[in-house]
Amino acid sequence: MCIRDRDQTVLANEQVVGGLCERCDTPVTKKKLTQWYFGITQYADRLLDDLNQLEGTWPAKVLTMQRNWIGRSVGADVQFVIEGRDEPVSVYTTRPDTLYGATFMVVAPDSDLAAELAATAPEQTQQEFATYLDRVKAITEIERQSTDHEKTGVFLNHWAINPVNGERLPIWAADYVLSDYGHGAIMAVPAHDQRDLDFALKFDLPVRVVVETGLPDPADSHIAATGEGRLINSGPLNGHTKTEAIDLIIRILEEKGLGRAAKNFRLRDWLISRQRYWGTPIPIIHCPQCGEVPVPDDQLPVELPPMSGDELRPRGISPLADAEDWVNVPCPQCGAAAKRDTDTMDTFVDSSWYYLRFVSPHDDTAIFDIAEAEKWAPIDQYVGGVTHAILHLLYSRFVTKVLFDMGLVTFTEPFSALLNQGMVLMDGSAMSKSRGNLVRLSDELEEFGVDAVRLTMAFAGPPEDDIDWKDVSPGGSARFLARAWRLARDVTSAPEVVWADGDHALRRATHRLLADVPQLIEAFKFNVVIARVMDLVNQVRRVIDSGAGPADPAVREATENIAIILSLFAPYTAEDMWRLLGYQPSVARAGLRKPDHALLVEESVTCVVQVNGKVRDRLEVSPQTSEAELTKLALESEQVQHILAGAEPVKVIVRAPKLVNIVAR
RNA sequence: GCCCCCAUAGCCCAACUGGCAGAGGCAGCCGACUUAAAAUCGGCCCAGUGCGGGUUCGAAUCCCGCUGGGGGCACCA
Repeated sequence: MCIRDRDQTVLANEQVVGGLCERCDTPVTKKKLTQWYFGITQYADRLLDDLNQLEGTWPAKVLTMQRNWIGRSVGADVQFVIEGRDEPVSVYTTRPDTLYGATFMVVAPDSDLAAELAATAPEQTQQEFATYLDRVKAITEIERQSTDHEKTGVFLNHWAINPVNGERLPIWAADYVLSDYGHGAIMAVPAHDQRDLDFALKFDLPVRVVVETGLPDPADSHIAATGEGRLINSGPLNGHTKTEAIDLIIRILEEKGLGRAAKNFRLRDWLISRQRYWGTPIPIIHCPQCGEVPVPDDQLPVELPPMSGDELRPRGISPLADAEDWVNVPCPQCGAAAKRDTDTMDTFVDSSWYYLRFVSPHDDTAIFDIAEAEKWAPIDQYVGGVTHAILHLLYSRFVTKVLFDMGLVTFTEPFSALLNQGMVLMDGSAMSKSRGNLVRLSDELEEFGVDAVRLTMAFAGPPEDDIDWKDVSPGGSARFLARAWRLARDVTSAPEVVWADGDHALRRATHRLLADVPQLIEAFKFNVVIARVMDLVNQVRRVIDSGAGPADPAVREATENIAIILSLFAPYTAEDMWRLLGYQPSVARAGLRKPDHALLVEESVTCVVQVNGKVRDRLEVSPQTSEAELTKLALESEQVQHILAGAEPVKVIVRAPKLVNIVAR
């Protein structure tokens, strides 16, 4: 829970970053509350496995972050009998092979089991436990998670029985075991787990090696032996490798009904209740007779009651509780006086499916129009900040899978491709609303114009990279745009000219650009597109000033295409160029022209001649020159003869028509 | 502590499946135009691809090991 004035609400696991509230950086506190959750953990396997479908189209970084966050681990549940308790206790372990090395058990201090065991312990133990529990609750999440948090704990005066060898294991409560992961209880194998070893050393508990790893005894080295090895001191497991022993012990435990293979996830269920006004009311009515009753479909959606001003201020309880007319409703089942749930849903619930609502925003009969969704979704290309890597993007994937299971969509992943755009930095620091803008965008726009500022951002580098504003030059962009604009001003030919009469070299350059632009755009290489346009602008300038002159048709052709391509980045400049060239608005509607393939055929190419990988000569040849011909020409080269100095070529590698490599000696 | 990504000119960045290291820009220098300056135009300078090995006819590109930077996870049994 975030307690600061601004938020005062409970949060989901994903919204707690390093023990701090994701929105306002306030340390979070824990509180026992009854809240609504979405069962995202039931989709954990699919959320993890389906990431493979996104390989290559999503940034590898985001895939890794989601995999880490879901955190699947495989191992076994093992049942331990507790002396004096009827029900055995399950523990989860990824190393069931080390079961013979267990020397104690640890339970989470805030678990029901710990409370139960403490309650049946001697008076002094009860006191120690109560004190310890208070202490654990008092420390913040940050302190608890700090890297070298000293191990703490209390002995509960109870014993568990190791199911495979009947040994009595003392049961401790310690906060390095979490109540909400696995079963909130572990078997401790100090020889082969660093955390257990640290605890055992601190409280003088036995350390027993059961895997021969060739490493020094952990009891002496204080380093747990987590590597591979053969099992020892482990009855039927002796002599087996770690992997074999894991399979074997699981089989033995299953046969005896003492355990089974199991897996666990780091992912927790999604807590969606929020004590805020702005959000979607949770459509549940609490009836004293019927309990929690869903609002009937024909009364959905539940709309917020009108409230304003101070009524909306967060106070740790939902503002909606004050809207009495709204809260008090008859139970849909029995008609008795009942109350609406006064919490609203996490707004991430809404953003998880907005992309589907957007295809039919005016449909008031359904969540969205299934046919429209079928037509438009999933999203081909999604662009967003990496900040949503495990919030929005995980929730949205989850909701999409739920909608798929409900038969509302036919796909299981909402975003086929993802691009994480970079940020604009100043001297290495992010500019943001909270930190304040280190460069005033308004000043930059005032000085250089919006076209130049946008062009600067597109030209600075690949879109996924951060840009440091100190490295870029909006002034340079403005100069370039003026330079391009002057071409349009200088063109003297009419739109009706015959392009085929134009300067051949310039025409070829123009059509090469036209051929390359579509794929560059699709690959998001906007910086390269702009560089190529700059190159063409330079060439046109040269033709105007010292070549065929401003009346040449190729000059017009090149300039028109420059305007069309530039309209992607600098629409105002491009429109004005278009007008100067004698057209009506809008260049944006002109469409990218198709290259004339006849102009793309190379008339001659430079063939590089290497000797032992070093360039020694260049040949101007026709693109159709055969390998044999190239070999002959290369060997005849004076340069090559000189370098070879009579040595016999061992091998000639030809990549016609661009390269010949002669291997000598 | 574990995992991932990146490293090319003074700076930002290019280089298709290994095949001529430079497309473009910034900064700098020189020149033209100008009474002068700005703007403009032309030209020039600049790295052998972080370091060390390996594979290959050939490596910025592939492999291994380092260094530096960035990011993710971090008592999850």
